[in-house]
Amino acid sequence: MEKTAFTIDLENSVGPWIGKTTKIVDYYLHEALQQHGLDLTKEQMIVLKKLHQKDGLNQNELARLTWRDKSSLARLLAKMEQKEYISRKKLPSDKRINQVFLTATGREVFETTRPVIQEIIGTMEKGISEADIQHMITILKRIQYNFTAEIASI
Amino acid sequence: MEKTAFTIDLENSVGPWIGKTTKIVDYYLHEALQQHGLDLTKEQMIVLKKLHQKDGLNQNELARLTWRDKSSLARLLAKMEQKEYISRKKLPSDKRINQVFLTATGREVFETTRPVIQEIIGTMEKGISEADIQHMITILKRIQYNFTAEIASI
DNA sequence: TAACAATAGTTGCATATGCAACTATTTAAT
DNA sequence: ATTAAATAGTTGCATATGCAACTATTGTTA
Repeated sequence: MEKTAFTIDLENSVGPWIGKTTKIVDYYLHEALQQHGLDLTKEQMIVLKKLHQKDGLNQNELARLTWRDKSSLARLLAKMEQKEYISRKKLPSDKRINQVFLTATGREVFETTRPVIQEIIGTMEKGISEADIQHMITILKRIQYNFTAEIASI
Repeated sequence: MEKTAFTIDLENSVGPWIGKTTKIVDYYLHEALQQHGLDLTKEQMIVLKKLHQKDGLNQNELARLTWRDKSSLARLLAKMEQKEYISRKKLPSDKRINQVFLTATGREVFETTRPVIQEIIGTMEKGISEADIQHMITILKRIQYNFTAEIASI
């Protein structure tokens, strides 16, 4: 009784289940953000979160840390700059580089977002033991490591 | 010692980790599809997979089963029809409904995709025990249930 | 120093996505 | 039977995304 090359049972592999679960969680996160009247996408939220952790990152670093193409990140920032959640300042010592900063508005929006995130996470983890959650995080880190040989941060 | 409303430690919640992991897996899946010369996105692959499981589904059902908006699915299908991976036939008994079928090409492409998926899943699951994988799937199902009160299929 | 390479960011083009408004068709209600 | 409601699918508009080609700036090398 061995696995052959032609009989992958996708229903018994993590791959599809992870993607599917993410899609569902994203759907309800989006809904929750709307319902709380937040003018913010999940992607913009991730950028706010990163900047909240470390303000003044440049676009290249932000793109890498959030696993986005630099062009995609640039356009995300353009939208966020328009809404005055962030600001970009050219580094005087290297005029190629844009440092990205949270504005007061951006900081405020991020704080408003906290309870929404908490609500979603609360729903997600309902009925799952703390041990199981930690175990799952360990496995997720291992999966990341299997591809990148490093633990990514978000 | 209790969790308060203001101290969610996101690094110790599954939410961000799942999303991040999915993003990384998607990135390498995309790369693998390219390298194997497959003219196919992950999203198109999921539709092929669904039709392979059950041919002749209509667009509404396909949209629901793949957790997509019907408009998004319609445009996915338009691209796939152009490449002749699928075909759409109006149901004679109800002319509103399009039945969607795999073409011979579509079936062939899906078969070519199998080993690529297997390769990615192999990389993902490296160093993770079968028991841990099954345990994780159980938890993922529970998370889905927490939102939808049903187990979604892909 | 002048030419070349590397780096940061932007832009064009293509795909994927959701929402709301729309058309066409079928079903229900009066 | 005519009108109203429901359903399936499409289209306009907006966001997010990656890749490749581009500009501008800095670093390297001959």
